[in-house]
Parts: sequence; structure tokens; C-alpha cells
Amino acid sequence: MDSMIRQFYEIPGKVVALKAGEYLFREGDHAKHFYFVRSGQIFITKFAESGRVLSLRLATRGSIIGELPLYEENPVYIFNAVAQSPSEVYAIEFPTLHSYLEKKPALAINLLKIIGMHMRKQHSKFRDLVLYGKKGAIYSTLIRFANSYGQKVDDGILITVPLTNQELANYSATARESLNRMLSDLRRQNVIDIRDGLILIRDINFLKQEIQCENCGREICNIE
Amino acid sequence: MDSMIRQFYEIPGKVVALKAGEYLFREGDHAKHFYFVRSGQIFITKFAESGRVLSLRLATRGSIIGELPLYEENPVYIFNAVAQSPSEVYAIEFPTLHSYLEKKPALAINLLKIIGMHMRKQHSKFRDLVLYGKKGAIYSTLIRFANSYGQKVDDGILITVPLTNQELANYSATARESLNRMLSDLRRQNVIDIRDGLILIRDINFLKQEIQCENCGREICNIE
DNA sequence: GGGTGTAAGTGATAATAATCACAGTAACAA
DNA sequence: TTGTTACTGTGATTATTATCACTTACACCC
Repeated sequence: MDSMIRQFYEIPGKVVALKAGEYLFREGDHAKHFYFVRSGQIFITKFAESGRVLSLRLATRGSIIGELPLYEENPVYIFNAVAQSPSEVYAIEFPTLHSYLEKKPALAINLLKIIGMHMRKQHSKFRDLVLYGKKGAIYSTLIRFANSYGQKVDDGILITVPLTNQELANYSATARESLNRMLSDLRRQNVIDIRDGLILIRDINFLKQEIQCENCGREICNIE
Repeated sequence: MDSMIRQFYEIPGKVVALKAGEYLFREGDHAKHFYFVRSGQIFITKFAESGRVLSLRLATRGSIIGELPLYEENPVYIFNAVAQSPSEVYAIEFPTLHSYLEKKPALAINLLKIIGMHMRKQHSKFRDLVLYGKKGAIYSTLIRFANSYGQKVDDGILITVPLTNQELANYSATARESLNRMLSDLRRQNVIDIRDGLILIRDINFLKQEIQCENCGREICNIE
């Protein structure tokens, strides 16, 4: 993916720095820029009028953001992007990107590859949720976080992003209480553990088995 | 979308005719071709080991099919494509499409637009299901079918595709019995009706209201 | 050290949806 | 006409998940 980053840097744009908690854009905003992340982590979320929050991605170095409205006639962001930690993104205006895509087929093809991968991620999440219910959604979210932000330690995989129960629940479209109960169960079964406020996955294969993981690979099965 | 079709015809490929019920490809098959539909209707589905079927799209004239593995290193179809009615598709081999995409930026950009649109469809479906449960999934499916295959009649919109309860249930990841009960309720409330085995939507606004439809437009909110 | 705020954990209950087990219906073929 | 088959409709029950109403735990500040 690093070749992708280099390619985007050849396009004129500007660097935007975000403090933790700062919004890059909100759903409904008029969309002018395509972004990719240089550093930090950025939550991609969606609000429901009921007050519920749906979390979709946690973008990191190399992730692209705000690509969906790229070719809309009236471009509007459909998600929120908010920095989880201090972050830097590279912002490219849509018209600029348009002209580069027209001139550089390799760039367009790379973007096709990336968006195709996003599509597959989305499909696999949909499958997990739809076929295995909330359990599918939660286990799948844990596996994805492990693939994106997991660090191998001697007794498992440590998810290096601090996440509250509420945040995890938002990723799996679950009530906080339900998520909490499922995590407690997993803890009782020694599948996961909490270490200094971070989740340690002791037995990722258990999670994969339960949702009939298709082993689609880390390129697809992640949260970025 | 017709300009898209013309553009694809400039690429060498072959026409494949399918009888009703015939499979174009199955999930797990090695993927060699990108297809677009010339005529007829093609179900895009996915199987769960449990025997359940998940229906994702009903592709029609102008829809593209089998695009997801286009740039995979080991390309495999992740869905099934099966003709609902006698159909014709145009098949283009991946390497051929690759070379045309490299040479013709306009083609790549068009494909970007199409795939971006698919992405938005998928997101909006995900949202409907996740935020409004099975009711969201079912109402959303009805609205999408109405947008894709609806025909205005004096007392509503007639969905011109014959669908069994089971098929509709597959689209909304619901048990047949649950779907049946919801349709019965809607019938009682005069929101829908059954006419010669086809669904007539009398009050589409009721459906839209219930799932807080964001009025994303027919380009997005469809089943193709 | 006590107060405050935020997150985690949990029981009870309600709402939603799946499953099981049939009965009814309609289309079609023998 | 009578089977046969596939689909529809429905009651009863169970399973899953959300909601409500708390208690507990922990970090941080004054």
C-alpha cells in the first residue's frame, strides 16, 4: 500500500493536522476533498436520529477517506470522520484528483483496487452480521481490530487501540449492555482477557470458527 | 448508464446466453470474467453453510457482475450469479479488461463511478438493516425493488418481478415466516397489496418514513 | 480523603425475530 | 378427479437482543 501513498503525494494537496476528537468532516457536509491518512487514527461513523452511533472504520496510515462522493453531482459526505488520536491527513480537492485520474491510468487503477477492497470488506461485514447476528458482528469486529491493530504477545494478540465498551458496541451495532455481556462470556471462556484496559485475544481461532470465517485475509478482514 | 454499456462493447468479449435457473458462476469458482448484463435478470446470492441463502442483488440490463475479483491475485467469485429469467451477458476476460483500463482512463473512471455507486448502495442497505432491524431490511428491500422494477399504476407501484416470500426473505436476511407476517401486517394497514402474485406498493412513503429514508435517490436506492 | 465523572457490570423485563409444526391454497399433471 | 408439489398463512414456543434501572469500580481533581 505504500506505493499508493507515494502516488497520491504527487498530486497537489495540503496537509491537515487534527487534534484528538476533532472532526475532519461531518455527514451532510458539502464534500470538497478526498483524504488519505498520513498518521494517527480516524473514526468513520454515522449517526442515527435515535442518537445511536454506528462506527464503520478506524482509518490509519495509508487509509483513504471521503472517497465516496468523488463523482457525485452534488457531493456530500455520508459519514463523519473524527480523529481518535492526533492525526495528519493529506487533502486533495476533487477536481484536482479528477484531472489526475484522467491523465494517469495507473492512479485510477490503484484507486479501483482500493475501492474494490473496501467493497469486499463491507460485504464480509454484512455477511457476518446478517448470518450470525450480534455475535457475528462482535466477533467479526474483534477479529478485524486484531488484524489492523493487533500486536502479537506471548499469550495472544493485544489490540493496541483503547476502546470503551460503548465504542466497540458502536462498531457492532449492539447495545452496550449486550456487548458487555458477550465480552464477559468470552472472558469466562478464556477466549479474551482485558490487560491494562486493552483487549487481549487469547484464542482468535475460537472467534473465527464461531462465525465460519472464510479466511479472506488481512487485506480484507480489517477495520481500516 | 447507457454510455457505459457502449463503452464496454468496444472491448473484445463474448455473449453468453443463460436459461432461467442457469448459473453464470458460483461462489468459490475461479474468476476469469467480468460481465455486464445485456438482457434478463440475474440473482446475486451467497450461501451459508446452514443452508440459508442471502440474496444481494437482482442484476438487470446495464448491471455489472463479477467485478469484485478483478484485481485479486487469486481471483475467486465470492457470490453466485444465477439467471432468474432467460438472460444474456457480455463476458470480458480480466486480462483484456485490465489492458483496456490501462489504456482508456475514461473507462477506468466510469468503472470507478459504478463501483462507488455499488459501495453506496451497500452502505445504505447496511444502515437500514443495522439501525432498523428486520423491519428495516424488509421495507428497504421493498423500496429498492420498487425503484428498480416498479411500474406506476393508478393506485400505487407494481413490482413487476414475481417474488416468492422465500425469495424476499432471502433479500432481507429474514425467516420466511417473519417476512410473511410483516407483509400481512402491511397488507392489513393498506400499505401494500398482492395483485396477481405481484406486490403492489400503495403507500411507499409509509415505508420510507418508517426507516428514516435519507432519500438517496434511485441511483443508489435500488437492487441492481 | 472526599467528591465528581465516566465506564463497567448485572438483574429484570420487554421487544424482536427464529423455529417448529402444521393447515390451507393454488397450479398442474396423470 | 386425484395426487403431487410448491407456496402461503398462522399459532405456539423459544431464542436473541434491547431497554431500564441500578450498583460497582476506577481515575482524577480539589
